[in-house]
Amino acid sequence: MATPTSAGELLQLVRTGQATTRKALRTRSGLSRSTLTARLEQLQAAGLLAEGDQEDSTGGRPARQLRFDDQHAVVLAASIDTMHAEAALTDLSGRRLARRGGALRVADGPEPVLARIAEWFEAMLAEVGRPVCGVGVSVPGPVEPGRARVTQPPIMPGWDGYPIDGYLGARFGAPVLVDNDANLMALGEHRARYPDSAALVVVKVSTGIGAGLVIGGEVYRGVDGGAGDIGHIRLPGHPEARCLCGSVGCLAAVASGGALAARLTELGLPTTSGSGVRERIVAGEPAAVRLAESAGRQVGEVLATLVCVVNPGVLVIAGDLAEPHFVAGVREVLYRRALPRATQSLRVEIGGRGLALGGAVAMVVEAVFAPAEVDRRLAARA
Amino acid sequence: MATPTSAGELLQLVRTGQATTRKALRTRSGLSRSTLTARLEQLQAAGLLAEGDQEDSTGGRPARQLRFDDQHAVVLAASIDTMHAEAALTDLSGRRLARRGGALRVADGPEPVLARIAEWFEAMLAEVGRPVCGVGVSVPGPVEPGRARVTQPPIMPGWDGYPIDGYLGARFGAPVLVDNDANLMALGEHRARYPDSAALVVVKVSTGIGAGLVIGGEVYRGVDGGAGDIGHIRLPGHPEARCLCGSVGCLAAVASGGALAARLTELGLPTTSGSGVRERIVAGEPAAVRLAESAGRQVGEVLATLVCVVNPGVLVIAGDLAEPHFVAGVREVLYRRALPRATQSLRVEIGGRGLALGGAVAMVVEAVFAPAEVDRRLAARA
DNA sequence: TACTTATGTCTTGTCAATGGACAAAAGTCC
DNA sequence: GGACTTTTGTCCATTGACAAGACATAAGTA
Repeated sequence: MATPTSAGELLQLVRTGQATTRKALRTRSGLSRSTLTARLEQLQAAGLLAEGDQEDSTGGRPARQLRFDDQHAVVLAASIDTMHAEAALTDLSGRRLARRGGALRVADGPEPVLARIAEWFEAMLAEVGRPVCGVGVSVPGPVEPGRARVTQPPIMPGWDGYPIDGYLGARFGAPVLVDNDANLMALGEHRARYPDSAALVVVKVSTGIGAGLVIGGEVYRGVDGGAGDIGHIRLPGHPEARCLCGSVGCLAAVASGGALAARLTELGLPTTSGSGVRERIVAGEPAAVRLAESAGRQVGEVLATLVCVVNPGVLVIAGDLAEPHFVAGVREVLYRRALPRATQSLRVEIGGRGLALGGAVAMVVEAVFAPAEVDRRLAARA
Repeated sequence: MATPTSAGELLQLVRTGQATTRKALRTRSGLSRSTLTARLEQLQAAGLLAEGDQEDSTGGRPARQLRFDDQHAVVLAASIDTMHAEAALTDLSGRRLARRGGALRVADGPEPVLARIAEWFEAMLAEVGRPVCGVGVSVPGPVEPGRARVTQPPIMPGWDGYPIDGYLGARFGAPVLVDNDANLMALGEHRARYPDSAALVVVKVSTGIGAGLVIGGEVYRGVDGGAGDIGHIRLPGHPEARCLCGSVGCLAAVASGGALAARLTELGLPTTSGSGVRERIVAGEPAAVRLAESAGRQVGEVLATLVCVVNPGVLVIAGDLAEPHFVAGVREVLYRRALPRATQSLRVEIGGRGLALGGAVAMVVEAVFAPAEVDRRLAARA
């Protein structure tokens, strides 16, 4: 946005907090007062913009703040994981107004899972009301770029090509956007905590392993939507590790939460899932801690290459295994294997929980309130 | 460019061959005939646009082609390699009108090297004449993003922070742009052969190893300009391989042309450089062939991760070792280690020679004829 | 109370671009 | 050769968006 001029672009500036007063908008846009007033009136009439508090005076009349009216519609977001799902109803700033969640097996196929999620959505809507402006869904598998469906997922039997947008769109009468969980975690982390980072990578290590990249502020997907899919890189020297994807020796088969659970079970410590592994590590179980550090080192080997190739400013470790022991293993190998230039200004951080939900909301809000889209809707109103 | 309207944007469409007749420009831009005519007149008056041949008739008067006037100025481009440099004088379409080249040790420092290159440039200008619109330089080391100087190069003693643009700009009175050789090879390959690829990676394997990424049509540099710097990732299990960068076990110390030359010398086959290694491989020397395949496999291990992370459409192997034996090694490991989804639509190709020069020309032409820049110059004329 | 700053609302003028109307150029088709 | 098509150029009135300025008002500080 060299010089933002359209109503949609102005709204974007307010929404992202880049300019919150009329004064700031004028200097930022170079528009004349008359034009700016007309634009803002349009936005207020459409219910997109509201007036806020006054700023502190700088000697004269204080500027009145403008804020994006984040209450005039809500977003439905769902995050589907292997054995569990979560749903939230948020306002347009991402604040959660209601949430639901529970055990839900993705392996049961799309219709039972989506039906349950739709129930949650409807219950939350009954609580809160207000019109829905969009639905965002995070899924633990590869998504065809630009389309709301999964393609050839290794762990989502029955979902291949299923029209998720058709199902939910018909029920909620709003656009439905779907993306991979790692991508949405990266988007969520970028928007929530590192909005200025030019390149950010989130690595999710739970039952599987996957990475999401945000480059130049947008999710980077690669030519086939496969970017960041590091979980099924085959490591040398692990011919015994069978992977859910049908292959052998995948990183996910060696160092994921699922793999560690199997290993712990072999050692006489029955564990079924990534979150179970996490509990054992947090409890200080020596075998679990040892395995976590070792898995961190193995993931670190792959991340060393990733960091040299992508040279991101932030590397976030998220998922069940995102805890200090695992991350220590990652850091150890990363700083040993990667170039100083790639690591000197790199921040390695532990991600929050519920990131994918936040990313799904951001995906929806940014699609629905993209400047071009807002301008189109304003034009249609008139 | 949603709807291109400015003169610069129209020129861009013509220059890149997206629209070559007035008719096509009208449908593409939505401008009225009067406006379009005015714009094109401006461009013709500035000498940027020329009329070309007629197209075949479709029943009535045939359309007259428009072409970018690629003869009204020239580009000076130089590609500096470890032991050798090349220079070319090209027209604005990249056609080479003159060239020079020869042995030139980058280790001698910036002034002797740049003085020699400037001599070549001046000799070529004396031959061809015409005004210079820009100078592009490819260097075998990291370049600070957006600035025409090298930072902390492992193999360019004396060049750290040297103002290359100052030296050459003063002599040729034109903007000077500098970038890393791998980046420019990627740009050159993209523009010359794969202009539609959304993500392309070039891996240069000569005396050193480096990769350049073109994502969304632009060189991707990462946050510190270090993206693609895979040559100094440390491989496990090579404590004996000392690298020029001062570290130990780097990929470049194990599998580069320089490393293979040293290995061949140990085996009683004296070889000094990457090009020497290439000669021995091409000559069919069994030890050289074996080493090339093995080095290809080692580079392939890193590239498997790269391909899974970036998911490019094209992977080009370039440099001295870009020949069938080495590439066979790369392919073997790549298809074994990387995900099918990342490799199924991936093309692995051998790059041409002189790619960096082409990339340097493209970098200059695109900077000088960027729409905004063209509009600025047209405004200044009036 | 005087001054400062932010904001709203007119009017007027400027400029770019559209949209016809008209005309000419350069082919094809019969 | 003559009728028809298609591309292109040119002129001009109209439109519409915006800037710029004048004036008014609101809401604070010194």
